[in-house]
Amino acid sequence: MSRYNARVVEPKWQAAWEQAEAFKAERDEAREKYYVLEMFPYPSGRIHMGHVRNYTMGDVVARYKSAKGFNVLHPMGWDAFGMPAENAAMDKGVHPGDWTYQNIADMRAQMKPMGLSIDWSRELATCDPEYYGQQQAMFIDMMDKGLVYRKEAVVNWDPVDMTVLANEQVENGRGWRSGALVERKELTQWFFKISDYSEELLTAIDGLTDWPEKVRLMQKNWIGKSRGLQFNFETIGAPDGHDQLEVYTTRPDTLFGASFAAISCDHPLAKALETNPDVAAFNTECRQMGTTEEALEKAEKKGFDTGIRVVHPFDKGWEIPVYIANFILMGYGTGAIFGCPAHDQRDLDFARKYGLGVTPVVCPEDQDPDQFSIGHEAYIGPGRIINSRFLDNMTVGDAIAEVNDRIESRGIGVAKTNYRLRDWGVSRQRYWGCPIPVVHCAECGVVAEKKENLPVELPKDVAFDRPGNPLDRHETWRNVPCPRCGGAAQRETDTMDTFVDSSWYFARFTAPRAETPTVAADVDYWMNVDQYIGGVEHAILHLLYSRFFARAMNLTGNLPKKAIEPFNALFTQGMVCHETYQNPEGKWLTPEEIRPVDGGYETLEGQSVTVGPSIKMSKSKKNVVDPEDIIDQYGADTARWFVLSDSPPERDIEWTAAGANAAWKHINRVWMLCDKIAEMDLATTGTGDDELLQAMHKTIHDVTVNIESFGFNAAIAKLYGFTNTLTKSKASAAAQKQAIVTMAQLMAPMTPHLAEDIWAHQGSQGLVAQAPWPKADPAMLIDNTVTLPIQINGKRRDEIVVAKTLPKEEVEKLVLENETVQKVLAGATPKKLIVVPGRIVNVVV
RNA sequence: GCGGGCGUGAUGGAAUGGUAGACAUAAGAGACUUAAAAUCUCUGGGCCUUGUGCCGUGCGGGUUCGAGUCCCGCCGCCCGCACCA
Repeated sequence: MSRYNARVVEPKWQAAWEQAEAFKAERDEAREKYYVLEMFPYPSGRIHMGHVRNYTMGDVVARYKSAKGFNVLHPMGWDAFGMPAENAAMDKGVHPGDWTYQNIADMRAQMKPMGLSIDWSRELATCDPEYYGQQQAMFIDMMDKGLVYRKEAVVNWDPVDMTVLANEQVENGRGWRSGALVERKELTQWFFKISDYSEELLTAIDGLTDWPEKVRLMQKNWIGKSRGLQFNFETIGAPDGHDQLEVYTTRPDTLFGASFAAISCDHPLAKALETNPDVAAFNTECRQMGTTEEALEKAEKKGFDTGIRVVHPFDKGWEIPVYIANFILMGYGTGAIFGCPAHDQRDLDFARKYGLGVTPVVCPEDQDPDQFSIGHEAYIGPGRIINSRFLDNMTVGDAIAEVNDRIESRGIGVAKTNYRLRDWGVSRQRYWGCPIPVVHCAECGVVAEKKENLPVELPKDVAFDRPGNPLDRHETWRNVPCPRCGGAAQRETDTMDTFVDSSWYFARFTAPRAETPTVAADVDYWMNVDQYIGGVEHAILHLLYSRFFARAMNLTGNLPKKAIEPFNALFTQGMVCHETYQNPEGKWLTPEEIRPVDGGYETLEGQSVTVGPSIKMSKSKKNVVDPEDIIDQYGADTARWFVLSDSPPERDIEWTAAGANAAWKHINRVWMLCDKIAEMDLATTGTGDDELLQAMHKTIHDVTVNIESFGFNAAIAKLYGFTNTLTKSKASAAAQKQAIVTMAQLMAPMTPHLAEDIWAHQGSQGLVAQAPWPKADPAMLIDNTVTLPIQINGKRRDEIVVAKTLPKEEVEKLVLENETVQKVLAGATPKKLIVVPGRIVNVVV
C-alpha cells in the first residue's frame, strides 16, 4: 500500500501541466470561449489566505469550464502602482520599482505551488511601461473625445510634510507621519467625465442580471439619481455679485417649512464673506474636517449665521437666515440648500441646536393636522400638506409638481434631475503611478504628448529623502520641448489614480503584448469576462469605474460595443477569518505563538491566552496563517479543499487548524480508497453495483449543479457523502473503479493534483485537466419510490413510502388509512388534506 | 451619519415556502494496538413528567394548511463612503 505524498505529487503534476501547456489560451474562432478572472492582487510581497480562497474559486470555475469543452482564458497580473511602494521607499530607501518587482517575483513564487490553471504567458504588471504606455495613449484619446478636463478640487494637505495625503493617511484629522493638523487645499486636478454617463450607467445596471443584487443596489444608490428643483433665492445683505443664492432641493413641497438656508464653507458666497475674521475662522475650522463624506456626516453639525437673509419665493415679507454649515458638500447640487427641519433629521438637529423654527408641513394621513407636531424625530413619510397656503391638503407628489410649476413659470428656477455621482478625479501628486501624458507650454497651454513619444516613462533616478513628489523636482525629466511648438515646456507631474490601471487590465489580458491598447480580433473573441470574482469591497468604485472606462474605450475604438459591460457575471466572495489571541498583557499573539491545553491555549512560555472572536486575518491582530506554511505542511490540495469546504463562498470563512487537518485527512482517505481499488482484481464481482452507480450519477449531477451555482461547499459535502458510500460499497471491482475515476474527475477542479494521481493510478490515459467532464445519466437519477412525510397541522408526525408516480387520490387514500392519522382523527374527517406530490402531506384537523 | 449585507447545535454550515440541523469539526464511547499515533464503528440541538411529549433557526409581531425562507419593527456584527488597494 502506498501513501499519498503531496510534496512529491504536486510538483510532478504541475510540471506535467506545464509541459502539456494545458492552460495556454489561444484564440480559436471554432471553439466557444470562456473568460474567468479573479480581481488581480496588489503585490504586497506575501500571498494571504484571502488570495488562496479567491484564486481557488476562480480555478474551480476555469478547470470546470475547460472540462466542459470551453476554450478557457484564465490570466493573472499585478495591480502594481500605489502608495505602499513609496512608503517602502521612504522607510527603507529602496526604489519603488525594485521593491515592486521583487514583491511580484516573491508572490508569483508563492502562487505557483497552488497549482492554478493560469496562463502565465499573459502575466502583466500595471507598472510595466508596456502597460501604462498604452494607458497613456487611451488617456490622450479620451482627451480628444472630451472625456477629460481639469478643475479645482480639494485635497488633504499636510502643512508640515508639504504633501497631499490620502484619506487613509489622515488619522483623527492629523497627518500620519507628521502629526500636523490636516488642511483642505484646492488644487487644479484632472478629471474623467464619468458624470456624462450617470444615466447610462444607472439604467444599464438592469442588464447585469448575473451580478449580485446587493452590488447592483449599491451602485444604483451610489449614482443616486434624484429629481429635484434648482432655484434662486433673492438675498438681502450679501456682497456684490451674490444677490441670488441658488439652491437644490428634492423636497420643494416643504418650502413653507423652511427655517434656514445653508451653504458649504467652499461656496463662493462663504469665501466672499471671509473678509470677516469670524467667517474665515469658521471656514478654516470646517476645512480641517477631512474630505471624506463619513467624517462630514459624523461630525457634530455646526453652523455660522452669516447675517445674510434670503427672501421666501412665495412671500416677499418672509426672510430666512443663511448659515454656513459644516455638513453641506460643495460637490453635490449647488453647494447650498434650504432646511426644512420638520421633515429632515439633519435639518431638525441643526434647527434644535440653533433655536430655529420647526413647522410641520406634511401630516401623516392618520394624524390630526391641528395636533401634529415634531419632537426629536423628523417625519419623512407621505401625507397631506399643511401650513402651506396654496399647497394645503395636496399630496406630497402634487405639491412638488405645483411648486415646480410656479417656480419655473416665474423663471427663477428649473426642475432638474441630479446625480450623486461625481466626476472621477484621477490626479495623484505621487511618483509611483502612471504619468499623465501632458505637457504645459507657456505658448500653447495644455498639450497632449505625441503618441510616438509614449510611453512617458517614470524616471528611475529619484530619491524619497525629501517630502513632496520627486517628479516635481526632476529637472531633466520635467523640462521638455512642447509637442506642438517645440518651445520650452514642462511635463505634468501628476500621475493617475491606480483605479485607472485596474479599469482595463481585463481587456489588456486578451492581447497583453500588443503595441496598441487592445487588438480588435482578440478583444472581439475573448471579451466579455464571463465570470469575475473578487471581494465585495470593490462593489462600487472599481466596478463602476471599469464600467465607465469600458464605455470610454468603446468611444475611442479600443473595445467593441458588446464589451461596454465588461463583466457578464460577478461573484463576490467572503473574507478569511481566524480567532485572535492575546497574552495577559494584551499583546496580540500569532497562532504559532500558542499551544493547546485543556479547553484553551497557553503561550509557549506557559502564560494564559485570551481567545478573541474570529475576525478578518490581519497583520495588526496577528491572526494570520501563511499559505506558504500550509502548502509546505499539507500541500496545495488541502488548502484548496479547505477554503472551499466549510462556508458558502459568498460568506466569510473561519480558518481553523482542525478544519485544515480534516481536509488533509480526507485527501488521504480518498487516496487510500483509490489504492485499495487499484489493487482489486478487475474480475472481482460484488453486490450493489446498481446502487453504487446510481449514487455516482446523482453525485455527478449534484456536483455539477453546485459548481455551476457557486455552491462549492455543497459540492464538497456531496463528495464527502459519495466517498462514504464508496468506502462501504461491496460492488464489483469494475463498478468501484468507475466510481473512483469519476470521483477524481469531480474533485479535479478543487484538488487537481490528487485527481491527476488517482487518474494515473487507475490507468487512465492523458491528464484529468484535459479530460471531458463526466455526464450524469438522467435515467439513473430517478428514484422509483419516495418517502412522504405526513404532517398533522404542520408538524411532522409520520411518513409513508409510496411509488413516485402514485396518483394524488391514491396518496390521499393511503394517508387516511395511516395509523397515526386515524388515531388523531378518531373517526372525524379532516378539515383539509394537502398533498404536494413527491414532497409532503399535511392533514389539517 | 448614510448606503448595502449577514445572524441556524459546542463550532463551520445544509435546507425550489414543505421531515430544521445534510456534510464536516470538537467531544464521548467502542474496535484494532504492548502503548500511542493513525484508521475504523457508534452517539451527537435543548428540556422534562421518556411521551403519539414540549421547546428550538438573534429578539418581538404578522401572512400561510405549513416560515430558517415572505412582510413589518428592533438588536448585534461586517463591508463601502469617492486619494488604501
